[in-house]
Amino acid sequence: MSETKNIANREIMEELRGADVRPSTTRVHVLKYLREHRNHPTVDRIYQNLIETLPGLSRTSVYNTIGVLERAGLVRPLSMEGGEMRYDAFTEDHAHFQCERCGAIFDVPLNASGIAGDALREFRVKRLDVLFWGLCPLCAKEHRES
Amino acid sequence: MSETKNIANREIMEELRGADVRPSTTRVHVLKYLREHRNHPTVDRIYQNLIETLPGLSRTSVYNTIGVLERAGLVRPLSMEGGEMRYDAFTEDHAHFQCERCGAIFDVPLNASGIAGDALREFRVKRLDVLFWGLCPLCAKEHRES
DNA sequence: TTCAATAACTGTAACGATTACAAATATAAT
DNA sequence: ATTATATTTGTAATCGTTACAGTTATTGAA
Repeated sequence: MSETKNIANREIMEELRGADVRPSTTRVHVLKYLREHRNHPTVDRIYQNLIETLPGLSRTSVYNTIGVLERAGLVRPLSMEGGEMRYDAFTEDHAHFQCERCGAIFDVPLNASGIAGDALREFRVKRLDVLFWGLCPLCAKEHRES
Repeated sequence: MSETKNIANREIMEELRGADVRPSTTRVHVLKYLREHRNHPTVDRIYQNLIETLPGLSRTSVYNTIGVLERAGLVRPLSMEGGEMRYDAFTEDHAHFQCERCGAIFDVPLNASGIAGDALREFRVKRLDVLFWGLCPLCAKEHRES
C-alpha cells in the first residue's frame, strides 16, 4: 500500500468516525470507493471492484455497509430507470442525467429554488431528486447520423 | 354498465387509436383505471383492481399493457423509493412528493425552467423526473406531537 | 490478559417485482 | 373460411435485495 493510500484511508476513517460510524475495513473500502469513483455505482459494481482487494467479501456485507452509510447521511441513494439503485457519496445538491442509449450518468448542477412554488409550504422536505433522461451529447450525435 | 362508463370507454378507445394502439379490452381497462385514479399505482395495484371486473386477467398482461402504453407515450413511469415502479397517465409537467412515513404520493406543480442552467445545452432531454421526499403535512404534524 | 458482551461479517435461503417464453385465444386480412 | 398476426395467459426463470442463523472480530470491564 502506498503512502497516499494510507493517508486517504485515514481521512475516510475520520469521516466515518465523524458520523459516528465505526471504521471497519469494509466500511472504509466502500466509502473510499465511492469517494474515488464518482460513477454512481450499483452495489454489485462496488462488490465486483472490492472483491479484488478484499477476498472473502460478501455481497450482503456491501448491502449492509451501504445501509449504514446511508443512515449516517454519508451516501445518498438514487433510484434509476429500471428500478436499480445506485449510490452517490457526494451529498451537496446536484441533479443527474442518465443517457437512455449508453446508460451513463452525468452530474448536473442544480438550482432548485422555487421549482415547486409554495406548494410544499406545509411539507417537510428532506430530499430532492432531479433526474433528466434522454441522449447525452455523444449519443445524440450518433443518433442523428444514423 | 352505466351510460357514462360507456362514453368513457369510447373516449379511452379514441385515445388509444390516436396513439396507434389497438384498443383491446385489457388496454382500455388499464388506461381507464389510470385516468380515473390519479394515485400513481403499482402494476399490482392495477391488477388487483381490474381482476374484479376482468376475471382471468393475468399480471403479465398488465405488465405488457403498461409497456405498450409507455412506449406509446400515454403513460409515464415513476421509479420511487425502494425501486418500485409506479405509473402515471397524466403526462403534463409536474413533480411528485412522497411521504416517508405514510408512503402517499402527491402531485406537485413544477416550474423547471433554468433549474440546470445551461449545463444540458448539448444534451437531448426527453424527460424530467422531480421527486421530493420527506413528511407530508399530516405526518409532519403527528411527528412533532410524538 | 482474559472473558463476556456487542458489533460486524458471511453464506445461504427467501422474497418480491419483473421478464422470458411457449401455448392458447382472439382479431384482422385475404 | 382460412391463414397470418396480435394479444393474452400461466408458468418458470431472473434479478436485486433482504432475512436470518452461524461465525468472526472488536470492545470494555474485571
